[in-house]
Amino acid sequence: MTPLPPSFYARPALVVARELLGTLLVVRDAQGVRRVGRIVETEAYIGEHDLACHAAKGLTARTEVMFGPAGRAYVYFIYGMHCCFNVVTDEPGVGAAVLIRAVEPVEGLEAEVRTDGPGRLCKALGLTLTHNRMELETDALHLLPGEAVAESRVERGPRIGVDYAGEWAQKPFRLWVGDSQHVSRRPAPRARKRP
DNA sequence: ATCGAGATTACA
DNA sequence: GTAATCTCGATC
Repeated sequence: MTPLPPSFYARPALVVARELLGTLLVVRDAQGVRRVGRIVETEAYIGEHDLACHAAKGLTARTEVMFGPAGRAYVYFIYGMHCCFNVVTDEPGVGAAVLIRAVEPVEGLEAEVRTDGPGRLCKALGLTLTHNRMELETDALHLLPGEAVAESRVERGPRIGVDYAGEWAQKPFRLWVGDSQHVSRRPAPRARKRP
């Protein structure tokens, strides 16, 4: 199977976030153990003007990779204990990326480990800061095409944890597979009609 | 050199 | 509801 090429990632983050649903994230560790998850939840961070995007801080040591060529990993450490994994999108000069928020276990994962949530999936797959800036076409780290996810299964809503971003917090840039059991959060359930 | 905040998670 | 815990980036 051929890894997704740089041209796949060199499109607007919202497009990539949609197309990533259903694809396979493949990580091989130093011992040669392969771990694979199917992506079921993503969030698009579309550029410097997007106040929820780390690139809104401008070009810094941390955000530099987001402004570089598409098809590389952007991994950051947060809250003193978790890593979050993103893929860089768009043309060089555009600080955009897609956060992977949840995968379904496919290979190499113990039955009890959870892969829903950006921190949990990094822990489960062994993704760390050492993967930051890596190209996504290596044996150690790449994505593979999966079964296409029909539009009828795609749901959208506001991104998680970005309330500080004003109007940008409301935009429906979070995408997930509606019938997946491995999505990190669901919209507040609608109140049932009174019996 | 120091300080505040954070694209989260686990547990009371 | 809140503690845990480290990196980055801004400020002094």
